[in-house]
Amino acid sequence: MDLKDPGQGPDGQQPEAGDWTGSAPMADSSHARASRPASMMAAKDRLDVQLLTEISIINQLSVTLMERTIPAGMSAAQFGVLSHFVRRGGEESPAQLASAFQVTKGAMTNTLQRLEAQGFVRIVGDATDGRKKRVSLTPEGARAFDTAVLAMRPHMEALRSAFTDSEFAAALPFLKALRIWLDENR
Amino acid sequence: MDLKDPGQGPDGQQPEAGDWTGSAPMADSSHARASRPASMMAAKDRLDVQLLTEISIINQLSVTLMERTIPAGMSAAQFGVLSHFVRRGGEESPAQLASAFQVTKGAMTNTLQRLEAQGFVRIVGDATDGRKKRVSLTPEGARAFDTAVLAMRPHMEALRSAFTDSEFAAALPFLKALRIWLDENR
DNA sequence: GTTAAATGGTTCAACATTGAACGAAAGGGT
DNA sequence: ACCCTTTCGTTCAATGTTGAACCATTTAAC
Repeated sequence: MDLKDPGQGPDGQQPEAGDWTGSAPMADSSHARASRPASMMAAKDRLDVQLLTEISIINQLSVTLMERTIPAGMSAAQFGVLSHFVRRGGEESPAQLASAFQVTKGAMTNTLQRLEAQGFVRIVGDATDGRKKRVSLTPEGARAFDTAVLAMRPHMEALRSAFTDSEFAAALPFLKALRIWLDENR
Repeated sequence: MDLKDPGQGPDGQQPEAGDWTGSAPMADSSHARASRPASMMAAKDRLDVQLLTEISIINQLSVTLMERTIPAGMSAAQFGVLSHFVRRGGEESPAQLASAFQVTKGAMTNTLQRLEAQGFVRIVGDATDGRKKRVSLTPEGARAFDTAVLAMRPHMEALRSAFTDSEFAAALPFLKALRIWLDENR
């Protein structure tokens, strides 16, 4: 079932995960090698690229794990919106939500329509601004969220006990800064 | 063309990113239709959740940025495979590639078929094992990769100059450990 | 006021990904 | 030889996302 390159040990040489960008140091090899293109500068495995690679894989793994655990019919995107409302309560417009989750308006429209179809959110027009809509959580939505959380609990607990709080805390500031930079420079 | 709603500072407050999981520290067992669902108290500082949220958004931003920059016709997934080969050279089976990038075999089949259609990889059956195939980079693929890298260079340089190498280096070990954990506990 | 630009939301085609089922080919007992 | 299991790659429906076009409404400019 494991699909990873063998590797082992969070420490030693690992999987090396598939990578993305980056220039090539110079993979010899018989095949395909065009001239030495301008692109291959920094040989040192570009850290930025490795980082984005890890992030891509972590995201894939966590979303997959999540959708396999969550009760049927709820996607990670839907769960995210419910969670958002459980935390902050109140009402928010679709555009605000799209911005918070960094997805397009179209994607958020889709997610909200599915949530509404299940009765998990209420969507009404904004009286003072004809363009806007106001989305809010329903009691059913809150209940669905609780059920989902319950189902995911074992996994989340395992995750939390695999690392320390301070490890999470230490990693966060940089990731936030990175997210903000990417957001501002797109 | 902006696709996401451009910034629009939502009433001050930094993005704060939408969040996902909420997870409960300890839920009740009954179905308590309750007013105070277990989920609410968790709201505190779920660091693990915040982290996964940041990672999700960073991934979305970086993939989007990448696909907007890369020459037409090449997806981030395709670029990733080309990069993998430019770096390591040689041949690899579809299953190996799927494992390296943590996608399903079906997804990799799709990516490889598109790459082959463009002439960027060569796919041949394995003589010694009838089930396998062997994928390798073509000169055209290497050239396409260089073109893509060139196009992305400004962005990548901006990213690297926005942070220090040691920042990337400091963040990596934890992310790798997290990836490995998720991989092993799925 | 009228007109132009910006904003909010929807819709649509194209694409990528998952999960499942499938068939082909090895490999391992017995 | 014969099953039984595993591995490899493909196909398919369902879903989610992007990017673009579109309309309605609001805001700004003049």
